[in-house]
Amino acid sequence: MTTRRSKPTIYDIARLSGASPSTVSAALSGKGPSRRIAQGTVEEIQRIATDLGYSTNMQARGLRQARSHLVGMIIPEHDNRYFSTLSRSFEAEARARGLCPVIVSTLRDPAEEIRTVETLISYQVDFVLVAGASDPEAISRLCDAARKPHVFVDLPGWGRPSVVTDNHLGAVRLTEAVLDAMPATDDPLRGRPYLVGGVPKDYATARRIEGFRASVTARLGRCDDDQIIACGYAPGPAREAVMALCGRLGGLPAGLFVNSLTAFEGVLGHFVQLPPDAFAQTAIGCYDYDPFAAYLQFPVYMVRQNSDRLIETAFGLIESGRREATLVEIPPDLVPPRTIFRNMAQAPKGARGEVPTGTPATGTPATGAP
Amino acid sequence: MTTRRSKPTIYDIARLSGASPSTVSAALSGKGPSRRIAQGTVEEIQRIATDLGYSTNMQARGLRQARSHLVGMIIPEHDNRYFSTLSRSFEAEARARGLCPVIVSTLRDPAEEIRTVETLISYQVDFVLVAGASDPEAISRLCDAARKPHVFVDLPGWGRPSVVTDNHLGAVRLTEAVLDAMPATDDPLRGRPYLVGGVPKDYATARRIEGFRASVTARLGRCDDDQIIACGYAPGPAREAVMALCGRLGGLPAGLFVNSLTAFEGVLGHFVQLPPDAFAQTAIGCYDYDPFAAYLQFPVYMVRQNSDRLIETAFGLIESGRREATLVEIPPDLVPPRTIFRNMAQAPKGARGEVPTGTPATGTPATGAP
DNA sequence: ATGAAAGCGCTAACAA
DNA sequence: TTGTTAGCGCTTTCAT
Repeated sequence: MTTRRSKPTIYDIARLSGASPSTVSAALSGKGPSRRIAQGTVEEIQRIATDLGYSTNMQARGLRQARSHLVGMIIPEHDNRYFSTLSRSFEAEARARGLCPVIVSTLRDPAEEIRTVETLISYQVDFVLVAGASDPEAISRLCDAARKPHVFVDLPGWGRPSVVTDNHLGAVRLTEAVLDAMPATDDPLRGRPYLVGGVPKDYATARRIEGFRASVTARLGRCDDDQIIACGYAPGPAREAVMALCGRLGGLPAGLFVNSLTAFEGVLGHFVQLPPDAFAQTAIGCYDYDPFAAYLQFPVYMVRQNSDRLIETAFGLIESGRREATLVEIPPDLVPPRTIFRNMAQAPKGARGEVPTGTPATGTPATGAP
Repeated sequence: MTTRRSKPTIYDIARLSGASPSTVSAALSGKGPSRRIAQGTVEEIQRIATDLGYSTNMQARGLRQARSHLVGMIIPEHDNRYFSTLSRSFEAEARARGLCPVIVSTLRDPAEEIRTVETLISYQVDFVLVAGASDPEAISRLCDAARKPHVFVDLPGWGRPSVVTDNHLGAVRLTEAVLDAMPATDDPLRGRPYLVGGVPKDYATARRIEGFRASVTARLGRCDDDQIIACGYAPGPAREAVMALCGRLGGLPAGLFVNSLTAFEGVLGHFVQLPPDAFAQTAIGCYDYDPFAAYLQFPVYMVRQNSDRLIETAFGLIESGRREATLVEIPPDLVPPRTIFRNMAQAPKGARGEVPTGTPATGTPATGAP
C-alpha cells in the first residue's frame, strides 16, 4: 500500500470499484441487504476499503445524520473509585450499542459543569448521562434547549428521569452495621454515632442523613443535630471536622459514618495521627466502596453502589424516551470489613469480636487459607 | 425565547442580524479583528447568538477544518488510581488548550485497543495519547496511516515519542526502602525480597525488574530468578502467586515488591487470610500510589508517578511535532507509609521502628496531632 | 468592512 | 440492483 497524501474517502473507493458513492456508502455501513446490492459488489467494495485503510469520517456522517454516535457522561471526578466504576459501566453499555463514550469530569465546579454540557451538545452527542451534578436544573435547561435526551444518575434532577442508589436503604444498613459494632460506653457524647461528610442540600446526602437519623433514633431513642457534620465531600474539611469532633469528645466516637470516599481520605488524614489502640472502641462505616479502604487496619463497613445496574437503568430510561419525572432507586450492597481481623484466633488485644461473613468484597473470592 | 423546532445555525443569525453567514461565522469565532468587522456588528451578532442559545456545530466545523478539536487518550482501565489520575491530568491539559478530552479504556485487550484507536481516528481527533498499550506497534501503524500525531505514555512505543516514568529509578528507590525495612532472618529463602506482578515483556515491568535486581544484588550479593514472579497485572493471579509463594516459603517473605495496584489488590486478597502478626516480619512496597493503600495496617512504601509531568510532557512532544524516537523519563516519588504506626510511642509489639518522614502522601498535609 | 460561492465527506430521496 | 442529486452547518478564498 502506497502512502496517500490524505485519508481515502468513499469517492476513492467508488472510483476504484466502479460503483457510485452511495452504493459504497450503503455497502460499507451494512445497508447492503436493504439496498439490495449484489453480494459481489459489497465484497469488492469492502476489499478495496480494507486495502486503502479506509475508515468512515464520523464528522461527515454525523453532520449528515444530525447525530454523532457519541454519548456523553459527566462525573465530578475521575480519581474516585465510585465514579471510575461508573465510568467502566458506562463504557461497557455504550460499546454494547456501538456508541463512543465521552466521559468528562467537572471537579464539582458548577461553571465547569455547564461548560462541559455545552461542549458535549456542540459535538452533537446523542444523549448525556449526568452523574453527581451540583446544579441539575441548569443542566436540564441547556439540554432541553438543545433537545438532548438526558438522565441523571447518582443525584436526581428535578422532575427529570433519574436513577439513583437507594440512599435511605444504604444508610440504614450502614448505620445499623455501625450500631451493631459499636461498643457500649458510659460517656454520653462519645457513645453516639456521628455522620461526617456530604452536602446537606444534595439529595443523596439528605436521604442518607434521614436513614442515619431513623436508624439511630430507632436504636438509641434519639438523634441530635450535632451528630450530623455535613462538611462537604473534599478531604481537607473532612479531616478538620473529624479532628474537631475528636477534640470535642476527647477521643474518637463509638461510631462513625463517613459519607463519601473523598471525605474518608480526609478522615484517614487525621487517623494517621492517632495511636493504634484508639480504634479499638470505634465502629466505622463509609458510604461507597474502595477495595483498599476495605482492607484498613480497623474494620470498615462499606456501602457498594451497584454501578452496572445504575448505568443500565439509565440507558433504559434514555431508550424508553421518558421525559417525565421518574426516580428509580437501586438498592446498594453492604460490604462487611475484610481486614486481617477476620482471623480471630490471633487477633491482638483491642480487636473486636465480629467475624464478618457475607459476600467477598472483590470479584476474586477468598478461598483456601494456609 | 420561543421553543425552536431545531437548533439555530449561523444562517438564522445572519438573517436576524442582516449580516452574511461568513461574517457571522467570523464574528462568532473570534476572528472579528482579523476580518475587520465593525465592533457594533460583532456585538449585535453575539447578542443574537446568545438570545437564540446558539452553539457552534462542532461536527460541521470539524468537517470543514479537517480536524475536530477532540483529543483522545486510551488507558487500560478507569478504576485504578494511577490511570484515573492520568485522566485528571489529561483533562486539565486538554482544557487549557480549548480541546475536548475523550478518554477511553481498553481493559488491556489488544483487540479493543485497536478498535478504540480506529474509533478515535474516525472522529478525527487532533491527536492521541496512548497509555499502557499492550501493542504499541499496531497502534503506531494505524495512527501513521491516518497521519495522527500520537505519543506513548507509561509504556513506550517502539522508536516513537514516548514519555514514561523512570521505572528503573522508582524500582531502585522502592527496593531500597524495602531492603532497609526488611528484618534480618536466618531463613535463606524467606530472607530475600520478592517481586510480584507485571508482564515481563512490558518495558515498564522489565525496567523495574532491572532496578529491583540491581538493588538486591548490590545489597545482598545476588538476586535469583525465583525472586521475580511476574504474574501479570490482574488481581486474581497475583493472589494465587503470593499464596503459592507463602506456601513455598512457609510464611511471608521478609520483603515484597508488588508491581502494580491491581496486583496489590490481589495480594491483599491473600493477606486477609493471614493472622495480624504475620506482617511484623515483612517489608512491603508497591509500585504506584493509592491513598487508601497508603493507610493499610502494615507499612507500605509506594511509588507515586508524576502524572501531571507525564501528561504535560506528552502534550509538549505532540506540539513540538516530533516523530522520531524519543524517550523522556520522569522521576517518580517514593511515598513512605502513612500508617498509624507513625506514632511510635504507642506502637504495638511487632511494629517496626522507622518513623517515616518525607512528603505527605496526600495533598492535605498532616498538621497538628492531639 | 462585508458578501457570494464552493466544498469538507457523507447519506437519503428519488430516479432509473 | 444501482446512480444522481441535494444538502447537513460551517469556514475559506476571492470579490467587492
